Amino acid sequence: MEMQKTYNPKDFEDRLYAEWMDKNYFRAEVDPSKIPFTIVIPPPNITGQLHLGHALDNTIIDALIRFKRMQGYSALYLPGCDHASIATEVKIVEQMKKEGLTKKDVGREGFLKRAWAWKEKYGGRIVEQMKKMGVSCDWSRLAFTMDENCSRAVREVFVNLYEKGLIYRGDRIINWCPGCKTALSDAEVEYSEDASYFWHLKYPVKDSDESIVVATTRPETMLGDTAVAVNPNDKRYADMVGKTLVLPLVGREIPIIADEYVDMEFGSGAVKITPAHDPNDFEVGLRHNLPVIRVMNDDGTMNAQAGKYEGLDRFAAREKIVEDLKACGALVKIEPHTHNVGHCYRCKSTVEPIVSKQWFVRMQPLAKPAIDAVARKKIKFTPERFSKIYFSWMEGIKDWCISRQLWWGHRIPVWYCQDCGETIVSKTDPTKCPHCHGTNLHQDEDVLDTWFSSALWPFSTLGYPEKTEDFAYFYPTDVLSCGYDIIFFWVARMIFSGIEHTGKVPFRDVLLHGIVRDEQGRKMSKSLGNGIDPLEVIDEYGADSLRFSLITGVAPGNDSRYSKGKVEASRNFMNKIWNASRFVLMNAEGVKIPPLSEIKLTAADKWIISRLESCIKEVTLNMGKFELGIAAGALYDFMWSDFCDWYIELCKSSLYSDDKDKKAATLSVLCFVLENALKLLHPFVPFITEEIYRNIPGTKGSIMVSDFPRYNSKLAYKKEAKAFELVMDIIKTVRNIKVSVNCPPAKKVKVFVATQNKRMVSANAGAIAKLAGASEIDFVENGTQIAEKTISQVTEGCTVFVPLGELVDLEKEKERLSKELERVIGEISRADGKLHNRGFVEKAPKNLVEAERAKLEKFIEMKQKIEKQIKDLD
RNA sequence: GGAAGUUUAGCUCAGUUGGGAGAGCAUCUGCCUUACAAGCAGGGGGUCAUAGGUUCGAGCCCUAUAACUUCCACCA
Repeated sequence: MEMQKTYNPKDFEDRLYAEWMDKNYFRAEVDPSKIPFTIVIPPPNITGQLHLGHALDNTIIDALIRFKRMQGYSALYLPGCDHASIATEVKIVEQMKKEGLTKKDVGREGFLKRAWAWKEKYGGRIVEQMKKMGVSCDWSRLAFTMDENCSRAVREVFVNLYEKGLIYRGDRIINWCPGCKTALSDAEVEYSEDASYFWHLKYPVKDSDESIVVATTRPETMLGDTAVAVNPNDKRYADMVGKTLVLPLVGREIPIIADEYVDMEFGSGAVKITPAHDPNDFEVGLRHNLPVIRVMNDDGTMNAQAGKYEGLDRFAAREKIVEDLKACGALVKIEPHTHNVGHCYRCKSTVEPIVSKQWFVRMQPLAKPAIDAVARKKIKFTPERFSKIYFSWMEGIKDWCISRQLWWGHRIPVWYCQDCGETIVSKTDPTKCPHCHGTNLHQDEDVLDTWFSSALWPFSTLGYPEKTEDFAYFYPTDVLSCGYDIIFFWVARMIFSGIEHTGKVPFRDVLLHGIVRDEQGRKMSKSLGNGIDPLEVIDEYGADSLRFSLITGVAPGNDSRYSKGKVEASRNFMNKIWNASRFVLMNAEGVKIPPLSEIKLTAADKWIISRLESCIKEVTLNMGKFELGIAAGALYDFMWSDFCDWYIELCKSSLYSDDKDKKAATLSVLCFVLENALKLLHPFVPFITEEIYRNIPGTKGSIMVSDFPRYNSKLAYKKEAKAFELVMDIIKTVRNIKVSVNCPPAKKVKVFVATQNKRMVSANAGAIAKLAGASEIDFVENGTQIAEKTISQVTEGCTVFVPLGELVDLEKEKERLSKELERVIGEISRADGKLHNRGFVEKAPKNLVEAERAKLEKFIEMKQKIEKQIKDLD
């Protein structure tokens, strides 16, 4: 085949992906003769397009899947999208706003129609983007959190939890987002420090001159105060407890109560209690049977209970109320104060704690087994440290508010009988009330938290609650890989859901990666405009370059920075692979290549095969440990340094010789190593490896369904590889000598070698001549005088002499030698010191002590030789 | 308030049970050597944040400290 001179991924990436699809290679079969290996995708939201975080998800998962598939597993990468209830709804509301429409205008049905259209458009776009990345997803199992299967699972789970008493409905303080006009779970609130004020207010005691001072950060809530609380042990207020206060502006009478919740040290020691607008106050209210007065509407404006402030936005009301309090003398002072304010994770509005009737999941009974599963290592976190974060969240977990006042999502499967008031919770839509048999039923208006369905993802996508073949075979899944930022939202909830509903942990390993930041280390965000579109990167550099750059040099759980430079480095590596392959294939053209088993291996052959085997070992080991960065790094080094810089160069003398058998034998090794290296690389860079693999003589079919290389100890050739390093040392030494005297590398020089292993050197004389630029190679005995003046350099196994005649700068050479002597003397004293250290000799492993002795001997020998060289120069 | 992470070459980062400090980029020198200038060969550059400790031996383990980052909780 004709290969282009440079790597051009556009020539083949799309074509190969289409072929893989065509041949159905991504399809994972239920095959009892194979072991299943399953990863479900962290489903991207259908709100928009993929970003680099998704690209990282996909690269990691696809690498693991391709690796396991090649190892013979029935590997399933299950793709899908999340309906992203709140996020999508926000987008659609925005979209409608541009048309001058509101949700009310289009109605629930019309709204959902738009939402589904949105889903078709963006869901499809996401699939196309993933295909561009080269991911080997089983598209025949493409899932969506609102498809039939997943929806059935949601109802099944909801009803089961309800029947077990683990789902309840009640009036509780929840986080209310006035922007999205819905309740949020605790996890959906983001806190940030905002500069604000402390307003100290004076509440007068009824029919008295006395008063009590309270401090608040939200003065507008005072309209809903139903008590003032003090600590029961607080002597200052002991005689005040039980008295009645008159709420300024409102005139309502409220009691002074005593409750342990109040901190005597903080503020004035007296707290205004607003049960409808503060979680702690709500608890206090329950204990003291206080009325709950809500003063705010769902959109953040004040309601009728706020009297003359009705209709004002909460922040405008705040200003007005402060003004009025000041006017009536109730405002004692204003203090600057920074405190944590909750914001909606979607629209960033300030979250308002509000009492509201919502559906909740009782968490305590679910959390316990979920904690045990991780504690007992049924689920392992990588990196391990994240299990601590998981534990602390799970242990302190509160009930989960799951109802959302939205339209896009799974509608809560609860109906209320309009005739008798019966609540019907059902997996299927009921037609009549089981209690009064009335048919006037009304379904709960709310939908479920998006994460309620995401929590079921590992089994809902496999058919649950039906006992499908897929579920039986692929569940539990094996690895769950996602960013550490969704441990609470997603990972934790999948764990307790999986255990509760399937009786099994949903996965055995949790592999967490960090966030991909921009070049300056900032988080990528829309507002900063520093986001990177993976498609643009792919368009410029190819999917393989992007994939390789995302995992190379990255450790699990650590954040990484994206930079063009990194992608370029990866692209250069692709180009290197491309050209090395091109070189091998060009030379192989028309040559009948014998199998490796039929040829006699040279020392260089054994060396590269040995290097390959240790690379196989390292890659396999590190893939198993999810250390993809290390595996990729090992491959980079092997491919570039060992294979390209050394072995291919070493082969040239044989490839360009007239000896056809020799050439064929060399090509056999080149093809063998290349083929295996490509297989090792394939999980990371699927396209380029596939494109080249097909052109290697002797390969059949696709690399993605070939066998992953297995370490073969018979091919390890440890001793032989070590022996061959003599040749490499000589080459490096000659190059060094040349550089040290400013001799152009191209200039051929005569080389003398003093060594024990003449056979090795003679056998590789051609290679040495080519790589070191030697005109001829002769042997000398150690200690014999060479007629010409020479520059010499001592290495571990030999001494190399190069006569350079008048080119030599004697003074410079002496300088170099004395520097070298200094280094060797340093090494001697280091080794000597170690060996004279009784502790080391007695306690260190024997092989290390032995190695140290051998080194010492070697260095002493080198020292003598260098001293002689210096003498010889005079 | 609690917890976690980071601190290694000019920059970005690896460093896998403790056993002679690494890569890429950048920089310097010399090379268009019939796969590759997206390249080849060679070089310079690091008190591994600081201070102690454990050990024969510490970038790695322990204890403090500092700076930066993140998560959780939250007293109005």
